[in-house]
Amino acid sequence: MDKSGSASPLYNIGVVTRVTGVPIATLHAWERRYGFPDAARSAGGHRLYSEKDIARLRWVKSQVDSGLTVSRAVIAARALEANGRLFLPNESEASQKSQSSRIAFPSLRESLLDALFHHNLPRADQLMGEMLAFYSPEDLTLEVIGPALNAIGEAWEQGHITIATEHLATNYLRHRLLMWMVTGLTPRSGDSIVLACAPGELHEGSLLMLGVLLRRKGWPVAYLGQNVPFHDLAKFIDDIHPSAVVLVAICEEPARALTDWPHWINQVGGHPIIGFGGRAFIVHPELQGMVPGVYLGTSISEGMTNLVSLLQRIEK
Amino acid sequence: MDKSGSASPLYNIGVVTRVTGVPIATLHAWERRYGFPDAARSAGGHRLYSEKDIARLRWVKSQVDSGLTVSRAVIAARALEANGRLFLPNESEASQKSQSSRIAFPSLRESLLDALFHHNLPRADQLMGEMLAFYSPEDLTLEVIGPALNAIGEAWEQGHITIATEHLATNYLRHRLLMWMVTGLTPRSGDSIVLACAPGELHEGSLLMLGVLLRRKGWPVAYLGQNVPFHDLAKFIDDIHPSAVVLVAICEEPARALTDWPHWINQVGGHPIIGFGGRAFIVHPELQGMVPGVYLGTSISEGMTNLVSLLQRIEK
DNA sequence: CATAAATTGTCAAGTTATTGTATAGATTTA
DNA sequence: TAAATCTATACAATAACTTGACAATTTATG
Repeated sequence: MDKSGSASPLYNIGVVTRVTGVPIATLHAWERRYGFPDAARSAGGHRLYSEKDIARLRWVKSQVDSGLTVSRAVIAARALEANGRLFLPNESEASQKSQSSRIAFPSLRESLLDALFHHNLPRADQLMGEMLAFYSPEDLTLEVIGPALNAIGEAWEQGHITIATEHLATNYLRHRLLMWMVTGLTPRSGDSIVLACAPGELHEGSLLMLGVLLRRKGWPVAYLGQNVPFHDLAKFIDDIHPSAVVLVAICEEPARALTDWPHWINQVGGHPIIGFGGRAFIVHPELQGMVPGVYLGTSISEGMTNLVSLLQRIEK
Repeated sequence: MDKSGSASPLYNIGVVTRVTGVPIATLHAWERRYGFPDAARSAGGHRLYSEKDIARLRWVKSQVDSGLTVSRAVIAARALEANGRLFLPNESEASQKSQSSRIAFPSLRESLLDALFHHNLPRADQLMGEMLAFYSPEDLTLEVIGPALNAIGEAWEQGHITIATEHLATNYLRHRLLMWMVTGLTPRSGDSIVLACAPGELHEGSLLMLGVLLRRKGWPVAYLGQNVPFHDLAKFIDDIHPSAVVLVAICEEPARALTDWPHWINQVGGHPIIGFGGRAFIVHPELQGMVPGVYLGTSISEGMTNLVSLLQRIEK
């Protein structure tokens, strides 16, 4: 595979247009006008982009798509980078095979899990870098991190890994998710969406993923995390008047506890949308009918679209 | 200094209309008539608004929407600002003063806590952005986030805030910490440092801060988080051969459990440094002598320097 | 109460800034 | 050799700027 031994990860401009959606002529112009992303050159003068360059481009393009000027987006990217506040993949040794085709999600997921289960964090970093060069955080959240978190849980339940390994892997993935949740400014002002686990529920992985997706779409999110008692939740809702509240239960007990929410929350002002979901309602579908409010569906992306369409209907 | 904070003029007028809902012509008129918000200009004369300008605009617009005239709202904003009651001074104003007149840590901490306790996340974001413009993540971790996490815990114990508010604030700060742990430079290669809470210990705040500090100094960290049983920890250590293991206990029970670690870990290979610390050993100093291994001290920065000097002695 | 004055949002015209894209001919890569 | 990429220049399409005007509304005044 690796013919010359010194394979630094460099992609030609054709790959980069396909992957980022930025036309070749525009890439030329950006480099001419802003010196961005200042790709390396081959012996014959052709541009060679690294994964870091691709990640930079993705970030700048996302800013431009949301209205920023190219020149300012480039300046912002440089400032954030100098500050260490913009996540960029490390330079890694990608083989030239990636030039022709994107790597498929399932194989990426497998490689990542393999690295984490063998406690090989540098390898995991490298894989994350490669993935970020080709896919958006949204895609990675849904297609790689979500399934990987599930697989980790299963591997532990079946005794394939110890709890220490489970902790390491779960924390690793959670850290990446959180990073994506925190970056960027909230473009929308207005009431937030409250995200909380059911009382007694300690699994917050899927709630976190929903948080990432909502944040990235520009919704203001108030993230409460695991095990939120109704009494306090009610007070909180009364305080900040959210547009929606999402309650998640993975285990059966917390899901049953959810049936009781109107007793606490119904009388608060503002009357937000109350939605719920989580694995408990897939394993025990009869619970769906027992909990008042809107059932958000069986997957995170489904929940996301349902929630967003409800919110948009209200806005009008 | 660094221009990436909220004071850096970054946003073109198109973004600002979309985000604030104030039409372009109105923005022009406000600047012409009231000199507000006096945005910076690009080389070509286009207006460039900072995040603070956007915040100013949002505030004024909210006042106008609730009946005030524009001119009065602008005057009010300026008055509040001069009092330091609405916005912090922006970078250009601040840098005109001497370096010594940076905003003091305690006041920043108070403002941040105030914003979080009032569920004002945009305000918290703004504060964090401004702090990052002046201080490094290391300083903020030790001087702002650490004390803030303690204060949050205390406020809850004394019934000043509900558990929902505690969750919101804790998660908010944890997310920032986690972000800093992931970003930044590549860790140097070599054996990692394992960070774990004692068995049964659920408070991971201080462990996380230690992780941030180590990681940002370039040490490779394997973060295991809360409640790690010795049995699994031993297997894990045997697997990855860390250079050091740090065990943290906040509560008394987990701290007592720590006395037992040699029974599990002594026979594993590599013989890493085993260090321990946490609030339990400050409240009950007699426990320090009962736990084998190196006591890392009474503060996070102390623990950090102790650990690093131990590791550097070994490296030679 | 009626009228004058001030305040405020919006529009139009003409100009400039910023950015995307097309073309042409030379060179590199596979 | 054919396809891909390079540089350089030109041009078109938005986006934004300034200035001046004007109508709707609010506020002050006789």
